[in-house]
Amino acid sequence: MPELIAEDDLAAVSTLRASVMRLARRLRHQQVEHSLSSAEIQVLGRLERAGHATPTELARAEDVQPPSMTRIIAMLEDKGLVRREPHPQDRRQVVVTATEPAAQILAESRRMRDAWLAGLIEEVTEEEWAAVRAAVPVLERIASCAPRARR
Amino acid sequence: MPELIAEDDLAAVSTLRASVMRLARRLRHQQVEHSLSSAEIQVLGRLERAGHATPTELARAEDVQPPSMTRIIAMLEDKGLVRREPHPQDRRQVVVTATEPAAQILAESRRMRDAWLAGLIEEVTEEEWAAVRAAVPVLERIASCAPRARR
DNA sequence: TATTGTTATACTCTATAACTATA
DNA sequence: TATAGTTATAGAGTATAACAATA
Repeated sequence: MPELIAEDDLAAVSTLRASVMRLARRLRHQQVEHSLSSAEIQVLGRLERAGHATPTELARAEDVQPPSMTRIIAMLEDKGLVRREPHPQDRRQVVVTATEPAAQILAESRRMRDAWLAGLIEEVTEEEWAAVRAAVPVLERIASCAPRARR
Repeated sequence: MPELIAEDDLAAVSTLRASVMRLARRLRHQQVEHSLSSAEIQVLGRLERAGHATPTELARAEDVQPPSMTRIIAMLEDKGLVRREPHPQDRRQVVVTATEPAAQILAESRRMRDAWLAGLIEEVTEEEWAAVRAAVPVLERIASCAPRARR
């Protein structure tokens, strides 16, 4: 990106922000998986990808405060979806791991929300969908990159 | 979009969903400034575009229940950002209008979150940004289109 | 003394149910 | 009888502050 952002780049950023906010709100509503909150599913997904993590790592990764993560983990543990184990070296820390039922629930939850989003996407043309597809990997990078990182 | 969705279309949908959710969460955090909630800013923005609207119209447009919209409007009225006036024909209805200070606050709020998002986007290449730009109008349509509408 | 995690507490946002007033 | 809006109340989710255990 250029250092100086053009006028209609700004407009695109603004529209992107508004659309992302709105889509996310509707996706959150779509999460008919009654027993699991959005944050719980995010954490479960992260644990599935990473294998295991400590509460502090999870809190940083999910942009929530440690006490909030404690609560999320407690909920997941109550539902039998994660295990909390002592860290082998550092006894202050806790290692959180997803259990096998978690994988099934995660897959089902993703399937439902993907289906909802796919339903929306059916309304666009082939070319429009091609444009979105091309942008998806970039959006993924933007969504997961650190905001403080300056060149 | 084709009726039958291919395997990697599904993967793209899934990644899109996850990225949108994550970006939105981080954008929400970015808006700590004005003591205006995400929903309040959304409503204000909609009023600015539409000129005026009734609480029920706003509730439907923002996917919240009427009592929630009552509260959002009350907050905005307390802050002097909207006016509530009786509907000229139907005395059951209320017409909500944004005041002049709202425009300034709205512009400032957008500027801050746009700047944050633009900061993230500075990290991508020209080609990547071009891909996102091409997708923005489509995402906007997807975000605002009715999910029930079947062809 | 710093760090990891937790508990206690309060706040924000939203929803459901019940009510008022118009139509 | 139906609709627009509100009030009352409850629930989910998160944050800050204070604390315990360990490094």
